[in-house]
Amino acid sequence: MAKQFEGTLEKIDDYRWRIPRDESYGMVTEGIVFADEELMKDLRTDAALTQVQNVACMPGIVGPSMAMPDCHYGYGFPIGGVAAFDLNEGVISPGGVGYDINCGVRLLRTDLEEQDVRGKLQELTDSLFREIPAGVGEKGKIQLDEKELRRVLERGSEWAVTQGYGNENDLEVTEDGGFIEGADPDAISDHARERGRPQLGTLGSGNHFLEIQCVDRIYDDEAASRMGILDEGQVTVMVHTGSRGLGYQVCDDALKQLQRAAQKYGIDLPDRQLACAPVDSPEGESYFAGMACAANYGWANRQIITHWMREAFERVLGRGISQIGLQLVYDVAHNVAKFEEHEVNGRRQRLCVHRKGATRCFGPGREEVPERYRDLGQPAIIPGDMGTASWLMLGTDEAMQLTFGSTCHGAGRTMSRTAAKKRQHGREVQSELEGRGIRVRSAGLKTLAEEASYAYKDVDRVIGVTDRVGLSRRVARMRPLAVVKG
DNA sequence: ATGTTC
Repeated sequence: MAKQFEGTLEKIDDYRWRIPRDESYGMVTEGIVFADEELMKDLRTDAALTQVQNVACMPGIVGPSMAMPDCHYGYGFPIGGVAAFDLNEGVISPGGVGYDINCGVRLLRTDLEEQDVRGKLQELTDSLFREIPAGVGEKGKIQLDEKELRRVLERGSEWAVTQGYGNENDLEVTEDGGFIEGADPDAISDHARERGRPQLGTLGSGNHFLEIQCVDRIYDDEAASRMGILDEGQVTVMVHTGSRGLGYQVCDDALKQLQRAAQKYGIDLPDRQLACAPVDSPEGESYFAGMACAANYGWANRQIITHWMREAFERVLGRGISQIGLQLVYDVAHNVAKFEEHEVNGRRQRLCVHRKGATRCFGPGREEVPERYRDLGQPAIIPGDMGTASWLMLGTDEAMQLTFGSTCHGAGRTMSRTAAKKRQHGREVQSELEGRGIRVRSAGLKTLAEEASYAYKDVDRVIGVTDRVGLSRRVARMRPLAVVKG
């Protein structure tokens, strides 16, 4: 477990801080933290800075160990961490991805205005809550046999669309087309697959949610309209969930395996939680193949949930989907490791980029960005905490230079779940939200207390830092009308 | 995040 930060922290400018390379600590590179003074106040007493420093000790890291402005303490790596590794000398690490592999967000736009749904909000929320199972350990409506599950793990969203859950457009505007190549169902344990079989199409718990929102403010009319965001008051829908018990199990299994592998390869690290193996080792390759399975499961999960959301809207509003227009704007992961090409010291290099609580936001022109958006840059969807705003952003050239094309992933916790629960009961949190006109349905009051707004940093401030540093630029801000929680 | 301390 990482301790309170005792290293040196230098202020570079209003939004950037450096942890200089300290060879006596074992650092092989520097750490860079993106934050303003206010966000740094919380971070100074957070062991997350030690974790930034620890990641800077990992073999084969290319560029700095980085922390986004929503950074906070996590398992081994900080949440909000970005680290890239050389494919020959570098490592791959489950702690750099997190337990919820391919936790991610998707944004859908509609042809509805706030007044079209105001009177139906309770009914819509109830319907979503009924149709999409939510809560820890919750099982879904789909029972997959082993063979079908393997197809899910190999093809992600593409499998879901083939089964009738969604359409071609959904795949076009999902990061990586909804699945990563290289997934091998035999690379994960029987137990992981068993956990995955009954859970496809479930929301889960924690910070996962479904939200009915409306556009609060548009910052770039042209970019917004290209993404189907046409005016303020327009209704949008957001899905935030991941790979459920399967991803958790893949991570847990891999941590044990890679702890042994780290010893075997003589990798000496300041924290056991940084368990890793060389990218090109059998253990490293096996983790990637398993992680890719969980990533694909996460995409299929969000895709199936999207299908049921469309059905719920149709039923409650009594109109066909063509009159509702629930089209996917984009879907992006914020917990994943990927092989990508970047410019390093003036030449192209393939790297293994770990993003944990960080969102890929490639700049304009990259082939990974869907053709439709390629000249704009990669959309990044940043959910706020419960009851506050969420953001639609775009990737930038600056992000390519500074963060291997990465930005923040949300508000970021500032209070532990335990501390949050002590402050208020879930009932109070719920009644405050309802008092502000936000409908709430939750599988558990405990989760509501853990996820209360006061337990998070200010998402608008976090977004402000990314915008001013140039890690991503503002397109639109959405505010919640109704939320469904696990 | 997680059938939440296998």
